[in-house]
Amino acid sequence: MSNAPRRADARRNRERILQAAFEAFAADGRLVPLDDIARRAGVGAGTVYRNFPTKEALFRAVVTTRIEQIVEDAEALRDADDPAGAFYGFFARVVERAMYNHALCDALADDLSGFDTCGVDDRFTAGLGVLLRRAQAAGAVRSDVDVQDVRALMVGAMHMERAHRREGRRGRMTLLASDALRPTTKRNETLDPRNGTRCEICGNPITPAPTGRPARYCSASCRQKAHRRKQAAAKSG
Amino acid sequence: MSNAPRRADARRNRERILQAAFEAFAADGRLVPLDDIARRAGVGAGTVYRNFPTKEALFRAVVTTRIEQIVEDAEALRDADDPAGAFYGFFARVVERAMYNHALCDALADDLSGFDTCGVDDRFTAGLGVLLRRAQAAGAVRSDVDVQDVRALMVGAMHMERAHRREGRRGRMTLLASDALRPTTKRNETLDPRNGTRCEICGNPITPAPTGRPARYCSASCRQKAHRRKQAAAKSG
Amino acid sequence: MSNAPRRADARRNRERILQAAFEAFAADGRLVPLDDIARRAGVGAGTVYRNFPTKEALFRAVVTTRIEQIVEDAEALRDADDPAGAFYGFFARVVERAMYNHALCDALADDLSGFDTCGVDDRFTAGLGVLLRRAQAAGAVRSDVDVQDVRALMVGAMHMERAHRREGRRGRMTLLASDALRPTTKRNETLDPRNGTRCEICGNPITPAPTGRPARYCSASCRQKAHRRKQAAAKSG
Amino acid sequence: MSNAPRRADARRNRERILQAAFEAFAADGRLVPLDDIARRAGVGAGTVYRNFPTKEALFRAVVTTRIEQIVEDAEALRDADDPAGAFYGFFARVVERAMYNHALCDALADDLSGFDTCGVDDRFTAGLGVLLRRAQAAGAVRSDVDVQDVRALMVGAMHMERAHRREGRRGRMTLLASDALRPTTKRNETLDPRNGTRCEICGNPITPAPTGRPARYCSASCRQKAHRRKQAAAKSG
DNA sequence: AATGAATGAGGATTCATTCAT
DNA sequence: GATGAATGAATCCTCATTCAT
Repeated sequence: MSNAPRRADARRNRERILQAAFEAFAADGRLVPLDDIARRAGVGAGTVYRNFPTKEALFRAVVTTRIEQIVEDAEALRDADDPAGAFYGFFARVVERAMYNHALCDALADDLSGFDTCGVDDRFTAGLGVLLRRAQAAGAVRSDVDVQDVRALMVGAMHMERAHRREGRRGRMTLLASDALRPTTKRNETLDPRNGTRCEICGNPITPAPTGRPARYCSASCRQKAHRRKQAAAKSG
Repeated sequence: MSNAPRRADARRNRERILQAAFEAFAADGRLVPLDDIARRAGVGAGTVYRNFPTKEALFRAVVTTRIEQIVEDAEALRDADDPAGAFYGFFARVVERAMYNHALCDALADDLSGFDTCGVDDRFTAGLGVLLRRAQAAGAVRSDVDVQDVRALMVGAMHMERAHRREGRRGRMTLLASDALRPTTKRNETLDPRNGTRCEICGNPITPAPTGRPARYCSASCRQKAHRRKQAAAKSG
Repeated sequence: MSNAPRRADARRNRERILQAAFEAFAADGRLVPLDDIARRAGVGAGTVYRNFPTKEALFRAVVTTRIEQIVEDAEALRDADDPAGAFYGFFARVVERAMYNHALCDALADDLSGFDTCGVDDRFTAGLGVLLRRAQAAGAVRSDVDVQDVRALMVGAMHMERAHRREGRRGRMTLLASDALRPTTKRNETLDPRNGTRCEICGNPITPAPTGRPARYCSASCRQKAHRRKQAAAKSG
Repeated sequence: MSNAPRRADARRNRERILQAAFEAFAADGRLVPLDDIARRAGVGAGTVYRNFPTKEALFRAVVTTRIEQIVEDAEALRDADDPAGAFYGFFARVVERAMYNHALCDALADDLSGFDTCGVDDRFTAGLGVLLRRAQAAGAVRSDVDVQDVRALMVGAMHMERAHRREGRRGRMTLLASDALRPTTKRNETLDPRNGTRCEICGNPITPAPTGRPARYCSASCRQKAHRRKQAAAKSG
């Protein structure tokens, strides 16, 4: 990126600011005082302003970075074998990432156009669109929704999760929201955990085997995805 | 209410403050400066404080009033002939009222307990619960969701509507969210307006007649409800 | 007084305001909001302003009233048989009345001249002066102090009492302050309660009798004074 | 102190704030608006808050600093040759410093415990206690008073001085208050300046010599102390 | 290039005083 | 005359942004 400073220590500072800002914005939204961010990053307030002209610009940079990761996720799934799993898994992961992250949530709800770090928004829409259309072609998603609908549904799901903190029900609202997208015949009646289990990744139902340890994921690929996802989460806080 | 002042001008002021606060909070959420509210109401800041001990108290009063109207709506539908229409219509109306109203939206998402204007939250939950259970008994709502799910879904729908401002699509996300609640066999595939139409009130599909002016509502009772709703909206701003 | 309104209810209001103000000022000093006083008096704020042009004026009126009572006390002692008892008893009573009364304390410390309720300050000084000179003539007070010294010493004693709240030591600092006024040979070495007792009223030492119930006051007249004082205290709160 | 900023200008500002606060609090007590202090210090309000988290904290810092100086004074006298002079001189100096200083006066009257700048209060009590006990052992202070009495008497003396502003009588009430502490036989009858003079430092009587310039201090050591005291006063404002 | 100090507008709240009812 | 509602200046404190070191 052109914004990256030449000197090594300056580059390091930029990273630390972004990281600190990410954490702070995630926890408290745009309201965190900039000084707090600077302190968490271990730099002076002035240094933040050297790197980002405005608090708002910092916010956008943070969010852009985050969405870029999401976009990469989407693009990696572009040719996945299982269009349904790819789509619903992506849906769930986006919600999971953003649901306790005020900043990201706002960003996905707002229009990101006007951001200087150009194109993330478009790339996000495009990536999601590919997954959506493939899933629709595979008959896994109803045909009367478009990519804007799905995006809005994601935003809604984030807020639902937040509005619904009940112990042990994390992800329940995401599943419910997904159901709005499934074609009639594919709908699960298994929201109630007593009625069966669903794959945490793609939301497909898991047929319980009569013997052996109960399956947690619907397939090997989903198990693998869950693993990678945990590692990523550990790293990015 | 016992809070109402005796003098006529004071009562008028109290109303103006509530009205101004309603508008301001609706537009910008809790963040609006109290001075702005006072100015919009055409009174001094002190007058606001005479009526409400705290900005937060004012916020709660505004929101409580609003929710009380909603609760009355719910309670009026308690014995409606058409449980499905009653439930989905109520769902849509709550979302409609709150979707551009940051204050109300926050209030429904948060827990309202702790509010001094006692019981609104509980009454809301209770009223919604009645509608939900009747609709479930009538087979119009899937049986694996409870009242907290529905409440969270409402909150989600409000945000979806906000995240999805496209001209002519108002209410689309509400319908989509509702679909998450319908049992498999009842699901509509008509979200796309080209594929058919649904009643704005209860969300039921409208079978287009080959002749005559296209129907907008599914029944006379829904037409009547829509009419009353418009009038109420006009009055309360 | 010329300030007294003609109508009976108005006069009653004036009294209630003065009483409420007395209590409020005594407890919290000049800082109490005027609205609080009005509420305690059971009248509107406007009524207070009808009677007293300013909060400050009300304060002065309250204090003046109070000091008038003290002045009457002094004037009643003008010809007392026991000049020493009269002086030291008066000293102790003034301190006792004012020590937890912020308002009165301030008033005695400040110069009251400039007050519209004319003459209290002068009358206080005059009354105290009489008692002082008679006690000096009787050899009970050192001759190198004047009335201003005594007044200042009273103010000091009030603050000492406040600064010295130890259980069971009420009045100790007043006695100590009095000692500064006694001529050398009359000084008590009995401040420590274990070393003997002193009359609560006039501060004279009480010679313990070998038999009978221990004496509390030095004379019948002091016992009587203490009695009257308790009754007065009960009435005025 | 660890609170001192590294940068020179910041340190200067901190000093100016403390100085301005000292003056303002001294003159008007805790009530001075913080903005006034800021203005007097020539800084913005924010700068004050950078240095002291609260107005109250600033007040405490000011007062603590002042009391620390006093404590040092007391500790320096711990082994003085002349216990009587040490005690009475210290007494007079504390009163002198605090008498027109509302802040310090309040602080000495209140309990300072709870202050974060730990121990000043205890150190003050301890230092005063040493001086008191030595003076008592030397027969210069009556034996029935304890350190709390003396502290309260100091507070009283400050208020007396304030209540007694007569030209040329500065310190008179302090001497009078001291007299309450002297054992009977040591009491001076020389409060009236016409009857003789007393050392400003230790309060001992000065026997006027028939010839030569009238003595102002009772001894060379007191003259020296007075000199040092003036210089210190000049420095600290 | 970094630091962290300074700024000062702005926001919530209080309260003496005035004034419509 | 009484009431209590309205006013708005004043006060404490916060925080985005600028700037001296």
